[in-house]
Amino acid sequence: MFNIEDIRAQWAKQRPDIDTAPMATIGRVVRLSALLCEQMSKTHEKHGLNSASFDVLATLLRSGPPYALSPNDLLATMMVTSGTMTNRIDQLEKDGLVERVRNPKDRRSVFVQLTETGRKIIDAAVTDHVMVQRNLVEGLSDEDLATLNGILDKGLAALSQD
Amino acid sequence: MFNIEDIRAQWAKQRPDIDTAPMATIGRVVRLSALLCEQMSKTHEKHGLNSASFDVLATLLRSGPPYALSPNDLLATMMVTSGTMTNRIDQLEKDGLVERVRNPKDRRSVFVQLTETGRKIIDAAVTDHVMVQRNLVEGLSDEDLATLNGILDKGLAALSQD
DNA sequence: CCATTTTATCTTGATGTCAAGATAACCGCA
DNA sequence: TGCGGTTATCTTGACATCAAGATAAAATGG
Repeated sequence: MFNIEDIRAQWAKQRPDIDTAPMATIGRVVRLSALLCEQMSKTHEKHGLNSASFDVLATLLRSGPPYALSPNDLLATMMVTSGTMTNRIDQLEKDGLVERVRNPKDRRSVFVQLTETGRKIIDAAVTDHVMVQRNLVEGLSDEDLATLNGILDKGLAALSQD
Repeated sequence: MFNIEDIRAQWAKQRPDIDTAPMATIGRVVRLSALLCEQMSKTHEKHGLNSASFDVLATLLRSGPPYALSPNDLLATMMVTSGTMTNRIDQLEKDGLVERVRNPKDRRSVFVQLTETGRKIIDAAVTDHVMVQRNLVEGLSDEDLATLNGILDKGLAALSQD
């Protein structure tokens, strides 16, 4: 519908002083990310999940048996606030996909554990999800992917320091 | 804190059947996008804006004099719903940065036009914004940026068809 | 010229998120 | 033992967004 080079052309006309080369690349990264998320989200919804709940369940699954992590562990890997995590867990618990299990060693904390239903659902959803991801990058060769990983890592390195 | 290769290693252990190569690249794109947006957002806030209002004002600015577009034009370029756009314009109007001007040719529609205050603010914010963008990509060479643009365009082409 | 369809914008109610703060339990050290 | 600081989780209120539908004006086409 509208592309980034058109936007650069507009800026060149209205604000010829500015350097739009960084914008050209950043714009592509942000746009591509949004489109990828939109597509992946459709898959999650097919399994009765949204992206947020998929993320929580997938994190539990890949942690391996007994599929239990604390809310604190979960929010640290997901870069969301504690209030957001409480809400996500509440929803998943209401749907019977996880349960809160008390931690006998520390009564402040709980474990969020996949139920059997939750494990089955996320197992299937992940299988579907990775197939969709394969399709989403099918326009790119293995070499493209490797090149992309390398350059993106350079960009990530500059931003992830802390 | 945690990186994408660690996540792949977890999956390799728990679900050795799945192909995580696409995930490795998609994960990097999405993560980098989030970090870039976070940084850019800080700049917007310095000018009393959020990312949403910056987007609207910048779109008006780059459209050139008379800095006026319809809500419909704006929401089309921004991929948000009409309700969201109504809300964004309401906020900006309340802050005196834009005003709604009736379209004499079509009484269903209005123009959203930058006020003089709004024009000054977005002009300064854009100047700042592009400098920040330059800093955000400073870890990448011009060649990296060009390579990245090329590969991202391939990915975008596959997803933007409609 | 009227009825129907389309277009442009706004309204409403639900949801997911955050920031800030509340609550409760744990820890270290006197 | 007990007190101050820290940690883990939850609560609250505000906000941006969306989907669905309401409203009003314009375009279409018999």
